[in-house]
Amino acid sequence: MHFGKSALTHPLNPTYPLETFTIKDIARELNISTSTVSRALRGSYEINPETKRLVMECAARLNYRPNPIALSLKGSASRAIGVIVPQIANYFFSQAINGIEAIAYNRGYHVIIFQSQESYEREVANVQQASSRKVDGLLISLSSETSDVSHLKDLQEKNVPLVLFDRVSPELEATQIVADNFGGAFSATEHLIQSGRRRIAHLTIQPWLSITRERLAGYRAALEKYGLEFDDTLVRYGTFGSDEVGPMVDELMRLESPPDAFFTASDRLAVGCLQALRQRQLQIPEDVSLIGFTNLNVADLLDPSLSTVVQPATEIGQVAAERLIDLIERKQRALPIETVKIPTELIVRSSTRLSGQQQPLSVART
Amino acid sequence: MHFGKSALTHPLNPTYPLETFTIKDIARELNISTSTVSRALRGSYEINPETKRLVMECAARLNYRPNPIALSLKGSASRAIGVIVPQIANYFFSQAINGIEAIAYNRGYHVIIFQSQESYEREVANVQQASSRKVDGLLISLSSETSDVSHLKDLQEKNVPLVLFDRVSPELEATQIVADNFGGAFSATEHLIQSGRRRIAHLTIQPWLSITRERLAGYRAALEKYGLEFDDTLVRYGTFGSDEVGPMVDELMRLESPPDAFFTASDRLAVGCLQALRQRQLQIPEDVSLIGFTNLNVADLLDPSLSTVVQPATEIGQVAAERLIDLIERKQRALPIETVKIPTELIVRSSTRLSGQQQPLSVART
DNA sequence: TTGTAAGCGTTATCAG
DNA sequence: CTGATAACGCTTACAA
Repeated sequence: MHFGKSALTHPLNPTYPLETFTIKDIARELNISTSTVSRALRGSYEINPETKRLVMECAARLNYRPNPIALSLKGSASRAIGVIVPQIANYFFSQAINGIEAIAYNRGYHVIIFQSQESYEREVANVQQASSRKVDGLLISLSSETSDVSHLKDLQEKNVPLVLFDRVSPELEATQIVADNFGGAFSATEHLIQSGRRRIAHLTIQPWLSITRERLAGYRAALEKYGLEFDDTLVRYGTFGSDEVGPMVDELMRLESPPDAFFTASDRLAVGCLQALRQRQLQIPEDVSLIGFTNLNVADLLDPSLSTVVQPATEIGQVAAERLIDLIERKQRALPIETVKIPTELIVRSSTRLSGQQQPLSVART
Repeated sequence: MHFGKSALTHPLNPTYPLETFTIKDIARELNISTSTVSRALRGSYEINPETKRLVMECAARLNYRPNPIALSLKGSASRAIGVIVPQIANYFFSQAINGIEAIAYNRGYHVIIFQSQESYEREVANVQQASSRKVDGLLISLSSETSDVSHLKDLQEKNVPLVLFDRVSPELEATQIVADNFGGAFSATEHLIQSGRRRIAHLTIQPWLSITRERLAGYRAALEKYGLEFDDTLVRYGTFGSDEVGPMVDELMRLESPPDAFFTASDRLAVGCLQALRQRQLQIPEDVSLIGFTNLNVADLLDPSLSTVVQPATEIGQVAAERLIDLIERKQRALPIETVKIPTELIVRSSTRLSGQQQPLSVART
């Protein structure tokens, strides 16, 4: 005689809520076939209401949970989305993931997270792994090393829905969600100019990133609007470690015609810059103005003399996740492929005006 | 006649690196059985070296990747570990995850991340989901609502290796990795006392969390060592929003005998406290001293007048992941169940001494 | 040394 | 309306 698992171990024992029951257990319990159970469970098709009731009742009693692994193997939805980011321990990305997870949870999806660690090679591996884990869709922010995006094109050929966010690529025909980097950089630069600054340095990250190009474009557009000449000695690119920002700022300040303002592309650059300027005994914003791109919650922690352009990290994650799940859930209809720009906010926390007159905290949304 | 997938689509076409080949494809290609391929691939068993070579070569050529879903279904290792944290968008946890992911990647594991959002209910759901996704092991930091840990005990009964970190529970017989919260709080408090402070307020989080209790104990131990009376009106618990810290500080400062120093349990509390004190026109550290528990990279961003006890977030994640994977990989041997304390660092960034004499930056490891 | 077949949990197809 | 059966990709007795 053969005993089923539940008979041998703990039949319906409520103290074992994590005991894994399968569709088979329900079938055996009710003396019906697994296919009937399956049909009853997914409410589909022609099924005797009474049978269905029995199955549902039994499933509830056993605390039955469909095995997502088996579902994925079967080829149907895994209800998991993959997220690939360069670094989790970067406030922008962790906030974005927070937004993604919130939306995913509400809509019944899991989030599997991968870090590319800014490595192209790891990113390719991540895409493969996500693919082989049968994610229903993928959200990605490109590593700084990535220029070739064929791994993502391949994914699209396999009909895996794809949405890019923040670090995007014009080479992909995919929905892309970004902050309004151009607008943010434009208003920051414009604000500095309107405060009387004329030599505005721009410290930024790797030049080939989409976000870098957009911010640079916004910076240039503002200069142009006010008839200021673009001087490329004032623009510095790089992956600055915390030790490298100081020397860079020093070098700029030793120029024949040194900057009277700094616009930086990250909170880390802003803080490095701030410290370097303070070491030179310069007052901010009296002697030199400073505005940095930052992430929402980090902005709270920063020095009150620092004005910032705040990136809507959580919102970018939310919008990206929403778009992705929309794509997943109605694959049939062609959804528009578009680049969505989420507005940034310029927060002026203390006067950056030369006049010296104290200005109240002001907020401008691009 | 039947054409295999690769024959129909793109036979060995190198422009399709994400084409999914299976063990069957290799078998068909080589006219051998799938079991032979399987054996060759996992190097096991008695197998003709030549066959093995052929299989390996073919697998490499097709860029074969075993389907992890099928592997998990089979019941063998999924090479994925689950991580449950209260909030990803919290610098401590995102750094810890960073450490976890680094170790996991090196040892060939994936990381599936869940957020409990500080909700007990969600935490229970997360554990179930992780379990049904067949993670090989689970890392968890408890939600602030969690007091009952039977969901984790259930998991242990299913022989899923479990390691807790940061927010742990004495009720579980499991490896637990924590910062040396007692030691950190002790040195911070001791430093304040040695600087001449006598009325040290302690702003902290929910009283039932392990980390809260340990820090409070360290605080009390330091008071006791120096013969100072413990005054519970100086200790405030809560989940302070950014608007609530100010009033709390104000309330304390209106006491008949107000505090002359603050020791806070988070960077957010520290910043809130700092701002509230400044609004009262108090100089730090001259009028009131302030030390906060912070996370490593956040510490860089903070105001230079703020001394901090730095939590080794990344290291906690790394150690936790290492322990978990050790547990997973040698299930047979009983590994010691222990609580590992990772040292914290007290960083004094500007003098907190009453003497007013400037003191160089100093670092003490607990 | 290799092949055959069963099975992991589920669903889809096809017969009753 | 319900029950067999095959299939998803892989491993593993067991048989040859």
